[in-house]
Order: sequence, then C-alpha cells, then structure tokens
Amino acid sequence: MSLYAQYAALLDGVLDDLVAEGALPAGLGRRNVTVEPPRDPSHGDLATNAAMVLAKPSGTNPRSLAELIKSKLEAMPPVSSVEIAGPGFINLRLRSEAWRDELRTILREGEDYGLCTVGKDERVNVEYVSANPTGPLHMGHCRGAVVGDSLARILEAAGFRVTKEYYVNDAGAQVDTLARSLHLRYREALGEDIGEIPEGLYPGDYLKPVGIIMAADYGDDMVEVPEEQWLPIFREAAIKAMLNLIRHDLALLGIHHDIFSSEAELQRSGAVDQAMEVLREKGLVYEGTLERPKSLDPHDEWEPVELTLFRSTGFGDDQDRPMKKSDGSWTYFGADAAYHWQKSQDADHLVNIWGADHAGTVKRVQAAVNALTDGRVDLDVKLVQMVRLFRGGEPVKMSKRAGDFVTLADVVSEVGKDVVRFMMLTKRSDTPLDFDFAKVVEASKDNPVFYVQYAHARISSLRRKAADAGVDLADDADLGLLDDEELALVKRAAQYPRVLEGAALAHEPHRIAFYLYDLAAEFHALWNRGNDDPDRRFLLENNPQLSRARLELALSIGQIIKSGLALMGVAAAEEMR
RNA sequence: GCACCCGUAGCUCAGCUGGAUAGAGCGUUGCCCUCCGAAGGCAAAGGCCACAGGUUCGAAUCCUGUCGGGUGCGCCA
Repeated sequence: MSLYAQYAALLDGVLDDLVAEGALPAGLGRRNVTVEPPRDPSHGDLATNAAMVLAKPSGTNPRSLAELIKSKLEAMPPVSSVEIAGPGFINLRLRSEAWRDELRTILREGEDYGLCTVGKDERVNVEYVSANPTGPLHMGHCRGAVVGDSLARILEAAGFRVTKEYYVNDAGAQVDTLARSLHLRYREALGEDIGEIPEGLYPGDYLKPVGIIMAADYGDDMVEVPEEQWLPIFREAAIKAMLNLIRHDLALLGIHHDIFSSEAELQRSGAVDQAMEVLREKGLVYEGTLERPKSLDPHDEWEPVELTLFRSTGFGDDQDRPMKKSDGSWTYFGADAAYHWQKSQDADHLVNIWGADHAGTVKRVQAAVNALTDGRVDLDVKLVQMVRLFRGGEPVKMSKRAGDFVTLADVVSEVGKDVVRFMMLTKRSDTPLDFDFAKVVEASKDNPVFYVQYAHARISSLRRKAADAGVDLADDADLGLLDDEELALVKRAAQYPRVLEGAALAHEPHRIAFYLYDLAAEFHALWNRGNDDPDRRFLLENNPQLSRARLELALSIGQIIKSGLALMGVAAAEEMR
C-alpha cells in the first residue's frame, strides 16, 4: 500500500471514530475526500480536504470539523505536526523517520514498489495498432503502438488482467487490392516486365520477396487462370506475409500482442449475424434509409437506399449507422460492432487506441458495446494524434509516391527503440507530436530521454564506484545521516505509486514520462551540489557511513527510474555512450 | 451544416479526474563554472488559463454559449 493510501486509510479510521463519537453523522459519502501531497511543499507533506468536503453535509463548518480531525491526527506517531490552513485544508507533516521508512520500502520492494491493486483483477482488453495488413508499419502507426503497449504495461502494474489485441482488417476491398498487387509481383518474379505499378495498387517493394516465393510455390500455374481462382490464394498468402512483416516491426519496439483477431474469420464464424440478432431483439436494428450527407455539394447526386441500420442515435450518436450494405454484405461497422461484442465476452473494460482520424466513429462503437453488453462493459477510445517528422528543424518530406514513407523500422534503426518509445510519450496522446531525428538523440538537458537516462547512468556509476570509496553494499546503511534536502528527494520518489495509479485509471501513459523527468531533474540538482561542494558528493572518500546512506538514496531513485522506464518499455541505461 | 479534439508564459508543453500563491523546458536577462561527478550550474523577469455566463465552500479543470485552430463526416476501411 502506498504511503498516501496508508494515510487515506488512517484518515478513514479517524472519520469512523468521529462518527462513533457522534461528532459526524453516519453514512456521509467520502468519495471526494482525498489525501494528496500539496502542490506547495511548504504546506507540508500531506493534505486532506476532508473537513471542506464533509462540513456542509454534516451541518458544521470546515474549520471546526478540521479541529476535530486535527486532534486525532496529531496523536499518531509518524505525524509531527498538523495545521489547518486556507478554507479548511488539513496539512500534515511527517517525522523524517517516516520518509526514511519509505526509502527502505522502495529498496526492499525493488521492482515491485509502486505496484497496486486498484485494478481489482478486472479484465481489460487493450486493442492497439490494428493497422491494415497491406504493408510494413510506418511512423503513423508508431505512436499508437507505443501508447497502447505502455498502457497495457501500466494497467498490469495497477492490478488489471490485461489482454493485448490486434484487430486484423482482412475482409475489406483493400486486401483484394493487396492480392492483385502481389499477383503482379508474382508475374514479375517469373520474368515478366510489369512496368509501372498501376494506380490503385500497392507499389511498395516489400511485396517483391513475397512474389518470388509465390513464383517458387506455383510456377506459372497462376498466370493464365481467371482472377476468381487465384485471388483467394494470393490474398491469403499476402495477408500472412504482411502480418509477419508487421509482427517483425512491432518486435523491434518490444511489442508483442496476445491475440491477433481476424475480421474475415469473425464474419465466417457467424458472430456478426449473432451480434445483429441480439441488437434486433432489443429493437435497435431496423431497415431504413440514411439522410443525404451534409458534406455533399448541392449538385452532387444522392439517392436514398434502404439499408440495415443500428439505432446508435439512442446512445448519443448523431445518426443511425448502417450495419449492412445494400448488397447484403457487412459494413466495416457491422463487423466492428460484433468484434467489440466478442472482445467484451472476456473483458470488463475495453480500451482502443485509434488514430485521431477515426474520431467520428467512436460514438457508434461505444453505442454498440453499450447495447450489446447492457452497459456491463465500458469502452474507452484513446485518440492518438499525428507525429510530424523533422530533421534538424526541417520537416521530413514524404511524397505520396511509391513506398516513400518513413517506416517504423527505419526510425527504430536510426535512433533506437528506447528513444522512439520515450519520445512517443512526451506529450498527451491527443495532441500532435513533433519528432525531430536530430533532437531526440541530442545529449543535452533539452532532451528528456537523455536527461532521464543520464540520471540512471549516474546512479549506476555510483554503484560501480562504491567499493573504491570503501563502501560495502552489504553493510547496513544509517539513514539517519541523510539531511532534509536529501529526504526531499525521497518525497518525490514516494509519489511514484500515485503517478502509476493515476496513469492507469486515466489511461494516460505520458504521465510516467513527465514524472520521471521531474524526478531526474531533482536528482541532478542534488548531484550538481557536489560540484560546488565536494562534501555534498554521494561518495566521499573519507566517510563510508555517509556515503553508504547517500548511496542508498541514489539506489532508490535509480530503482524508480528503472521501474518507470520499464512501464514505458524503455531499458534503463547503465552508462551513457 | 454536424461530430470529436484542442486553445495555459514569446515558443513547445505539464497541470495528479474540482483544491491553496497555475508549473517545467526552450528563448530572454543577470551572475557562476569550464571540474571527465563531462555532455554546464544557480537565479530573475515573463500569465485576464481564448471570451462570456452558470454550477459550489472552491473552477485552468465540470455545464451552456461565442470566437479561433485541428481532425473527420456518404453503403470506404
């Protein structure tokens, strides 16, 4: 249990006592009562708003209620002082021993420090990447991949049971296009001059090796036969090859999904029909026509056609959505509704990481999940904005032409997995992100990746040099030797569990990156004091006891940086090169 | 036309699901250092949180409206 959770529990006990004594009415909602570190450290170590929240419903005023709470909190051993401030905040200060205890806890629990159980073992399905299987991943997919994967790690650390899933859109027209593109490469592999790749087909070189394999497998058997005959074969082979490519690209980022779900398979299984029947029984499906789209020019033609529609307007969508096309085949949404229904069978929460260009389709899918699970399962869609690529301040030009996009593999091989992953989390995911190839590898304070890694590297170097300073890690450390300035760093470290919990509940992995930057900055500041004053260095040649204590402090910070980076899928650097 | 996202320091962004005097980096200014504990340090200035109402003990945060920017919107996937 984190330090803040411990005090929240203690406060809860205090409130229970006050109820038992008749000083507070029973049954007051305490949901809004918080125990947090105050923004301004001069206010103390912990602050609670309990008196302000509970004063009104209990018919008293905040200050007098605060006095009651204060007197009980003051009696607790680790509490050194309690003051009432502002409109009724209760500020606690803890004895420094409490922070020394926390430091010991960090080192004892190691990589388990900060793990929590707010997830209550509930099942959450995180679906991310889900790029069409028509080619290698490019930078557009990269951010969602990192956000989704880091979120999965964070949720797991917060006590959720997580499934990482990739939805393979292998049922639409684009995979037929892929198959035709492959057929061309197959003929090319057989020696035919195919000339320019026609407009509308995939021109990328990545299909060439697949074409060669097809030529080896089939010889020229598939050249003259009609398309109906070769298309399914080439489609299947192409999708398989592209998924292997994608899996390989994801592995470069350290990403491995638990499940790859096939849209085509879903349709064959009859799950889509079932989903629609469920909705029909609820009276949420009907045959009808859509209104003329508002985006059309007045002179454009538009003929209303009868379609099978889902009544998503009953769930906040602005129009009902077609599940079936007029030719009777499923729309993307029809299959998607069923897909989410399928996912929800084994989950309590669904999270989708989508590109921001899909913003318009969020409501209908949420509506479908709501309808199909009778509200049992919630769907959160995290929209991830564009990554703009720069090189030394200049935008990286990407023409629409053949395969001239920056692939994920290119970026990873240029700057490395850890840099890519960290940078993708340096902004909230719903705002655009600039990625500059030059800046992300810069060794300076402006570069958050470097700055955090550098802190960890410095700590690692302390561990390596400890013996030279006559410090034996096997010895017990006397943490009483640490002063207030040093303990302030422990206070920052102690916030890690709260940050982790908040990131998990809000589905916001970037919070980890910002926290680590702050923690690293504070560590560097302490370190830098050793430059002006050699007595402030972590390792002192003539004082093994103090060195031992300071090393303990450094190691605890190193542990948290390492744990936090692991949540981001980033390896902690032992040294900078 | 509609939906969604965004609007916070000159710039790029945080702001812990409603808390106290709104924070950080860059840039600017002023001192210090140039020590491999290297890839600089310390500090200062800088704000009508787009605007107007509302909700309440309390709003950058929630609600409504307006303005501005982005994204998307046909039976595509």
